[in-house]
Amino acid sequence: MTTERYNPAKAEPKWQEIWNSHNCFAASSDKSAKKYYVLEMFPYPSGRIHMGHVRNYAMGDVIARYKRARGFNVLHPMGWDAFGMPAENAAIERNIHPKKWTYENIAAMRKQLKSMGLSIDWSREFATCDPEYYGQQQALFLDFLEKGLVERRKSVVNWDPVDHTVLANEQVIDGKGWRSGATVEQRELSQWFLKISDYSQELLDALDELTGWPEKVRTMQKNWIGRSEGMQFTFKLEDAEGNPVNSGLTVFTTRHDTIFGASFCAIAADHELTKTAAEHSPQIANFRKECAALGTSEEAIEQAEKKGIPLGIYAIHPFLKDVRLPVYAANFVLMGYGEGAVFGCPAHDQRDLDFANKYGLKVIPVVASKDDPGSTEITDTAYLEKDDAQTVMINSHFLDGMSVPEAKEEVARRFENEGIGERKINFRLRDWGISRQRFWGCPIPVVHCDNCGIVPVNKSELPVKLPDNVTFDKPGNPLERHPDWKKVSCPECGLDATRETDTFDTFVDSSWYFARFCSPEADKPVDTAETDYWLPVDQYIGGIEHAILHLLYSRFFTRCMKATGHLNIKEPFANLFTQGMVIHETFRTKNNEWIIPEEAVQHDGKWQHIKTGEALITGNAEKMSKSKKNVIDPDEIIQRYGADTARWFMLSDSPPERDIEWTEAGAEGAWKFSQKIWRIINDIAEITTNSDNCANDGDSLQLRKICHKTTQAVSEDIESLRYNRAIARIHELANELTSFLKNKDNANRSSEALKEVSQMFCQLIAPMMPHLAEECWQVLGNSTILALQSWPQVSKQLIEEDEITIAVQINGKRRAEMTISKNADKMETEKAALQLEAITSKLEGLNIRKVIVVPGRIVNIVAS
RNA sequence: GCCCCUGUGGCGGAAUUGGUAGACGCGCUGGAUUCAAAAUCCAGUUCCCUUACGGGAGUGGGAGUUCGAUUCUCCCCGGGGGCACCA
Repeated sequence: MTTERYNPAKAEPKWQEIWNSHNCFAASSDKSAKKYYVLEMFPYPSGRIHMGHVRNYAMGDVIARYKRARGFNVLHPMGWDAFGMPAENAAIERNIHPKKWTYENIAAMRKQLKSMGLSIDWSREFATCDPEYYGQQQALFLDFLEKGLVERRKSVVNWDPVDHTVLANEQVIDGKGWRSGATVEQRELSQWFLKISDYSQELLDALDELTGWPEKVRTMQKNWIGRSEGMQFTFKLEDAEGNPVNSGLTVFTTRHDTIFGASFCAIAADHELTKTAAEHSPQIANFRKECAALGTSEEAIEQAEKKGIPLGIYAIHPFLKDVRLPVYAANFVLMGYGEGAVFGCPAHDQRDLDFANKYGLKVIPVVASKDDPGSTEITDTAYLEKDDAQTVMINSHFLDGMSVPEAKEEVARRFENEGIGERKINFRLRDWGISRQRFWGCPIPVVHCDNCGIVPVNKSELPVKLPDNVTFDKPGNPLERHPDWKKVSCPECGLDATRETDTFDTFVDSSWYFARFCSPEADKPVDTAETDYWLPVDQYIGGIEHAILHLLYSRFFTRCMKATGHLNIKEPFANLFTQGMVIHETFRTKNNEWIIPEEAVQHDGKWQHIKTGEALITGNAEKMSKSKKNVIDPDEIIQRYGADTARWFMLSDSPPERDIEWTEAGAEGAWKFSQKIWRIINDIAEITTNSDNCANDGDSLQLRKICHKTTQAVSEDIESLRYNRAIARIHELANELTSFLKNKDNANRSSEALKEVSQMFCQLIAPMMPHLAEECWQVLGNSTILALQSWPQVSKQLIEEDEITIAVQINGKRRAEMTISKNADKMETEKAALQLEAITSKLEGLNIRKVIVVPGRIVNIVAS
């Protein structure tokens, strides 16, 4: 064979150009066709794509190309999550306008993505920093505002002192800013909030119907929403002398069954009662300061001792008028959850027990084990069992003898009858603070007027555009100190007023972009005629790191858009797939300096530095990151091997939801396989023996059968995104083709069969290696574009075998196998099995006690 | 602490409803081709015993259900993730 090697550097740009000029991947406006919307999470334009992008977009592209071939009208768009702080950091560091930086990055990354040969409808591309996009986002906000979905309120916010901005709770990780890593401070500011907590129950309930989502993500969202069912009730209060204190103390609990085990109450340092008490007591005021200084960092909380200070007031037990519970301010009670107040039941709550032991408070066991109700002594470990089958109430007056659930019900009933409490459901989910004191974001379209207060900008004035002439020489928000940008006249009274200088959290931008892709040029946020057709997204693909924030916000936003008449759906993503990361080996020196893997060499089984010879420590394979110096640049890989090889490798071996390790050998293997395909197809193309041999006979028939079976399997695997399996199947078919071709004397070889199989083979690889597939398609004599062909038809006749091979076991161990008619019944199968020589010889001297026959599956002979 | 996922050769990983464990790929070993190499092709490759034929063990460990368990149940161990002074 003199076939030249396949050269992706030549072929890939050529086919990309052909696809482009034939407009192959534009979604059709014909709404009569069945639609399929596949979307990968859009990238942040950092400047260069990384391997994670390659994996993400390759995965989406496979399903897009497959569905297109299956006759679906496919929407597969691309855009840019383009607002955010790196652009501002670049502005500060390099004195370049964030807009310029961002659009330059977009241009660079667009080029890189295009070199991957993705089947994207580029005509729908937009960036969230395009005024045409964020102007519509401002319109949405005004609608939400009108509908009461937005609220402005003063609140203590997480303040990032390095980035000079407010952070959402979700953006605070271990008490530190998710971006800057700086310890977060608490500040009180007026902020805009989206009232996501109004939707807590709804967002929780609807998770059950999201059957196309990974269980894991649904669980994570469930935990995040954090529903807990309990009771809210109010204690009467009195001071040390027994004088009633006017305000009662309202607490929330999920363990009202343990009310007779209560021995104290604890309230937050920020609770009104604590504040009042602090006015008269320097010690309490001090305690409050101490708690504030502690910060919110998890580390601090974890290490902080359970501390409290008595407030000199007492709560009257709701059922025992002579029992007084001392009220403490305590550092472990959070103002942000429930009522910021709890009653302490030390016997059945570890934290309460620690507190009680420290301050010498009573420990009254009220729940005992049913099996052993006598042993109720509690010293250091609280008794937490609450299962109704295991527990019995003790020391609890009218509750004695009940199980925990019974006691809960009884207490709830009495509280309600006496009007001192009610059943209450609490959620952990907080409202979503969306104000950011940043420049490079979507301006919040309101005006502050001394006369009229807060006034929405008129829709006709949208978009409120970001100014171009800004400076970044000082920290803080350039909009704030811009000479005239914020000066406007009030839309209501016309007098001088100022614009809001805060911008939206960038998670707002990404909460509806999927809807905008349906009608990217509409002069309203979305064209409902389009979204009714395209939404929900049929397949959404992205990283698990967005399991909570982005995905929960998008679900909420979709509901808001429904409430304001923009959409008619509640759930944006019918099917979600969370792909694993691309990881790579790491090396570092004894001094913990990271070394790039290319500089590590193995010597006598030990790793050392290629130049210095210094011994190196091999770390785990980890997510590619600059700091760990284990980044592989997709550009380099595409230049060296081509996009098809990069795509193929990203889809091979590892299941898509799992992490995949980048290895040189793996890339090399994918490259070799692409060359192998090229050789096979060229070999086939060169065969000119116009044999009249029948394609329905002998080896040719066999080959066709295998090919059709493979097509069936690959189709199923692609549908369920099990790409690694699809690829294994394609390897098998390639091996079959190789051995078929090798047998030159094959008398039965039919050119008709070869043509059919080789064409189908091209079609099978096309979703993963689209360029090579086109090139092969052409070599086989086709003048059409493969990307526009429909998926090969599987012949039922060819995939159904008359005979099958099944195993024969003796006592559960495989001893033989036999080929038998597919339709053989129990009797026939048993008879055939017992006649096998391998079986009869093994059965000598044994008594057959039973023969299990599962027709079409297995025979198991039980003998002794 | 609570919740979830996961554990299969040297490695990545396959295995409808319980039905031939290790597909496919990488690596390794041997061979062919070559002056040599690259590339390619062929054969072998779970472990142990055996020249072979063959036999035994085997899916983190232990028990159970079953004719039959990687798959189902219980306990334990390892790895990963989520939530977390949440009342």
